Amino acid sequence: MGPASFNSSDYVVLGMVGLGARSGYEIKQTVELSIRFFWTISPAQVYPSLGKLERAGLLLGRDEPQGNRPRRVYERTPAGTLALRDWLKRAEPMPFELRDIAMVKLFFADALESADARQLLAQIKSRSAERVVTLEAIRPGAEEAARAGSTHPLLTLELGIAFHQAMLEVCRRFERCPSEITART
Amino acid sequence: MGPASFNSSDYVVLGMVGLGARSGYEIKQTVELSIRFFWTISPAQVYPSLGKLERAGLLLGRDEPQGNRPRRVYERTPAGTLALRDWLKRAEPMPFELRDIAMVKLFFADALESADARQLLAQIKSRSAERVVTLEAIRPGAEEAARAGSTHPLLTLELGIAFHQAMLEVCRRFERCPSEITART
DNA sequence: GGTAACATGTAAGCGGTTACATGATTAG
DNA sequence: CTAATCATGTAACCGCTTACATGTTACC
Repeated sequence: MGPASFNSSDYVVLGMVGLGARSGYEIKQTVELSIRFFWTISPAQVYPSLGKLERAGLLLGRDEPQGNRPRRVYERTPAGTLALRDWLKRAEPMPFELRDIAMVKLFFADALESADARQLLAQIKSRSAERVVTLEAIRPGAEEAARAGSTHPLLTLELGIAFHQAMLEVCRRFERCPSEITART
Repeated sequence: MGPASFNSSDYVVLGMVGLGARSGYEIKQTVELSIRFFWTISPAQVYPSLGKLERAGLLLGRDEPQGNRPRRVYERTPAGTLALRDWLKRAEPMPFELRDIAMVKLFFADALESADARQLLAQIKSRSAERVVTLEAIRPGAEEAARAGSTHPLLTLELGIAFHQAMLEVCRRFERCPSEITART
């Protein structure tokens, strides 16, 4: 076996442990509450990742059961912190790659009757509207963290809000007048 | 063997054949020029898809070599058109799911020295800037198609441009003043 | 006594990418 | 002559999701 190599999800786990998520369960939860907007991870990935990171010496785990309920908590080692920083600085291609069936369907929507096409657009609009609401709900926490010195979670949150709001505006404009859309700034 | 079932990429292929992309090669190219912003597909997917769709009677293929260069072209059958419309109308969950390593890194960037964090932000900014440029380059064609009655490709293009521009603005704001970001409308 | 949340994990399978393999044609 | 583009395909592999399996604890 060569030196262990890690993928992005492994680094996400490593990063989340540093932010206070101690068990696999907490890591999954924290991801849902913070970066879900641009990254997800399932339990089936988290636990193998934790094992891998521990074997590599980037995490230190110990059993800390709650009563009879088994539980293993982790902390990041100095080597783990270095490895995370190293990854964050590492130059690697980071293309923006979205895979969105809804947009694909919208692209082909000229093949539909206009009522169906309008319905599709309405779905995409409400999806973004809902997303804005959930993201706004997270904001107070992120703002507090920002005041305490961690500004980047708020920044990524703002990015998410801004871009769903931008999509909302385009949808509204098109709903009002499908042809006017060409007359853009 | 039960009835063939198709995934999203299969329907993308089916849709592109209807828009005039006749061979596997052309389909791949057309995807790059139109929906690449929210969907990609590789040759290793296109060719098996074409076979599957043909066996199911949704596409009709015939060999049309150019000289000695082998080439197989396809057209959509009426059944194929129905199947596409059916898929477009089908109610299915279409969550907005982005996977973006760059945003993940930005989220964790408080662990970096500020020079490195700023560099990361600059990368994300220029990535969106470049994307806006490439999308704007496609716009004239999409506008012409819109005038000819196909408005939805232009709509999805506008969505892409709008949301990268929104990201750009947030990045610029944060670059100017990282703390001011909380004082948003 | 039941439901929700806590907690950890495995197995199978899907969808997709990368790398490879092959060869023809066109433009410089 | 050589590089770019046209054109089609396969094999191996990776990352991730889904479904499953198991059991505990807290709350109503």
